[in-house]
Amino acid sequence: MPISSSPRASAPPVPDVPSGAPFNIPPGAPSNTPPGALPGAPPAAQPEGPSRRELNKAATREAITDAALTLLRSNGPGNFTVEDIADAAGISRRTFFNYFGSTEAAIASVTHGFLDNALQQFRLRPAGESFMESARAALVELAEPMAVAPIAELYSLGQANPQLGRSELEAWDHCTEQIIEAARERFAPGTEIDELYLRALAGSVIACGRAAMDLWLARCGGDLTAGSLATLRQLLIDSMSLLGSGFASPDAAPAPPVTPATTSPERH
Amino acid sequence: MPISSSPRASAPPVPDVPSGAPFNIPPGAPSNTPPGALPGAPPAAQPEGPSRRELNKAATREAITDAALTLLRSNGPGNFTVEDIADAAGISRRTFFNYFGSTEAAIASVTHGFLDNALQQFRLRPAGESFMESARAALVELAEPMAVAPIAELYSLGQANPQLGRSELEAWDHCTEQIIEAARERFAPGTEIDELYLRALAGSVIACGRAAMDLWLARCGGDLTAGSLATLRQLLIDSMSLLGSGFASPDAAPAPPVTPATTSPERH
DNA sequence: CGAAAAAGTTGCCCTGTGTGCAAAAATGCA
DNA sequence: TGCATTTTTGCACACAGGGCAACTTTTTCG
Repeated sequence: MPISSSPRASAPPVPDVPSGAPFNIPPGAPSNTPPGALPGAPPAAQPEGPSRRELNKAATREAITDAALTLLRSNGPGNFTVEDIADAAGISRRTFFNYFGSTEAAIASVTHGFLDNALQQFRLRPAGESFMESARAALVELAEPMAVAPIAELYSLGQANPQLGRSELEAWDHCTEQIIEAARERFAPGTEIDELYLRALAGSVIACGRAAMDLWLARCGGDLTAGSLATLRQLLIDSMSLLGSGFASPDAAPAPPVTPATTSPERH
Repeated sequence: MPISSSPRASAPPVPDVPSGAPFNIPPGAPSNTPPGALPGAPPAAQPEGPSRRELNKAATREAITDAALTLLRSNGPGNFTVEDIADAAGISRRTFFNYFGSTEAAIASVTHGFLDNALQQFRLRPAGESFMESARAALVELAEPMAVAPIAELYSLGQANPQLGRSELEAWDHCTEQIIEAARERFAPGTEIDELYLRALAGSVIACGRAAMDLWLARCGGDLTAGSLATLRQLLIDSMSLLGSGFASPDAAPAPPVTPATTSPERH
């Protein structure tokens, strides 16, 4: 029950908003008057933002993910039910399933948002840039506090919980598919590009990104201080360097402290 | 109810073996006499193979996976229940869950077996060989008819079924972890190896293997003729070449028809 | 404005999953 | 052969997920 312009018959006068209920639009506005327009006057039709329906859906969706995340933090993975989430979000259990097919799906939507953001960074890179450089830049963009914070948390939780871990694997895989799509559009607007090259490279880039995040979490445990994030950024850069150089040296050479050349010295 | 040396009280004299029931050990042998020993004589204790318990468990396990695979083929993914599998395997629903946590887990055990086999190939490579070459050899080993047959089928089914696809993602990820472990033992018996190098490379190798299989299935649709398998083998080799050369050329250069040099010409 | 239509929510009910528990059966061992 | 150990099984229970119809909210249209 996200937002009612006229309160539900059975609803108490003061609704008992449990925690993250989607009351981000102030109630009390008359029926179908868009916010900001005067009652009685014809709709201004200028601030044609998203409709009330869309706002409600977005708010409910967010209330669900917020509630799920809160419960995940407080109870730990696997120790709460869909009904708990629905109660905390102020909706019915049935409505939850109208939005997400499972608890994991609700939580994974956060990860999806994160990775979609990375993808957006990739798409925004200049057209002439090489795939590797674009990918590197997009990945480094992720090492920003507000972007990486929820992911670091989910990622470490996913290590412990199989269900959650599966959802995250799926999210990474989905991201790989998206990158393949983006790269296809970028580099071969009309021509036929080598599919193997595309898929192998995209998969490897994601694998390197995962490796960097794995290592970062193992070392810094999801710490979000500036130093820790610098480490993550460096790990991402280093892993891309390794990939770009064909994993040249199997020796245990520690990465140089400064950004190494992104193209291998003896080629290109 | 895998094997009864003395038939169950309620069991009919001629058991109604549904389909894949684990009657691979002939019944009728007296209680605890190992197969081959004469009744009444003390156990020979020479052919101390796996005990009856272990044989039964293995047989039941196989009966379950066989039944699950059969149902998967006949009904399609998601169109049968755990109870169906249990009935077909001749066990109770509850016993199924003693072996596998879900339908997908039962089916994924096949994929796990396949990937574990690949891993075994990797471990058996000579110690001096480079990671990349060992991985290439191990992957190519997979392009054998009897090895790849069940996987090709599951892989294409996994494309259509989300549940199944997730399980397979998990299997590949598990394989990645195993490769990391194997490589750590191989290349750094005592020393400290660069974790990033290890994880990024292992992940990339698996990603390239997946890319090759994706492409093969898209092109050949799981065809298992010699020509099709040669294509798969070539794709695996090519993807490893791309990885080994740092994905040097973004051009859509079709792979040469003959096996290219597995190490890039200007290095090593 | 007000009624009809469209979209969204909810309760009810049903099938199926996954697990704890204790009895019963199978197996191992002396 | 009798007892200890392991495995199977039935039963019960909590939860997942989804179809369906009634109901509420939002939009559309006369």
